[in-house]
Amino acid sequence: MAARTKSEAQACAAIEPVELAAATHDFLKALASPTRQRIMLLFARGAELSVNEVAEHAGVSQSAASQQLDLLRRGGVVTSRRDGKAVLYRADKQGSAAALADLQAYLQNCC
Amino acid sequence: MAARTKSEAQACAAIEPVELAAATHDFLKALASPTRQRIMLLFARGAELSVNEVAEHAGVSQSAASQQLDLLRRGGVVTSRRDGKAVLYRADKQGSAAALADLQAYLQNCC
DNA sequence: CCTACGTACCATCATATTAGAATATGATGG
DNA sequence: CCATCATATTCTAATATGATGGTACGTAGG
Repeated sequence: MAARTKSEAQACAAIEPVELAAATHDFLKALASPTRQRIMLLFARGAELSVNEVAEHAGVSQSAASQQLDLLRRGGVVTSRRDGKAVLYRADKQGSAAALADLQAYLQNCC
Repeated sequence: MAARTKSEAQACAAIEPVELAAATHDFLKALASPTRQRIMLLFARGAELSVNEVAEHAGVSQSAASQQLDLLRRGGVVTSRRDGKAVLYRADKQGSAAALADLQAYLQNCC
């Protein structure tokens, strides 16, 4: 969470030159997809699911699930841990909250 | 591999059929683009800009600016009004806040 | 060590998105 | 009306994204 100084937008905002953090861009990109939104719904109530389970329930192939979960993880929306052969994913409450806060700050500056 | 036991996920999704509203999806899509993020920064401090001004400052063609502004409008991030020949755009505080609230509610259900 | 299973990576294809050029629509002023 | 300016729309080419099958890597167990 760094306050990156980029002075180009400073003229516009007497406040901070708020550009969306790269992480927040990944967050937006992660959620701006129907498939990934569907996947996220599988993680309701703190459910933990393997890649195969996500693939089955979301109706995509195993490799697709793996890739989308990777995108979601980069977006800070899910976390993963290995459990034997399987890798279990679940929602990242903390990461989502952080991205949401950054987004909120961004909107306050340009809107 | 036809019938599958999806009891867990089904319970999650069935009880809380919380999908992101179409408007919120447009909102995410609108902001998940570097070009559009750059455009949004031009609207800091409630600035009102014509399509041509946006095109110049964002470094894109007039038609590109028009299209991106249309996307942003559909995402509820900007509003427009006609002023003579020109159409002036500016940030839509209310629309952004609404989308943000919806997003927050969504995240509370899946995260 | 070898095998089985789950996941991640790669190449490929289908689709969606983006930007620019040309054109249409709408508004103002003569 | 007509000319003109500003914006919107349509078409096309380039690029990005998403999904799949095949395959390699890593782990657990015989």
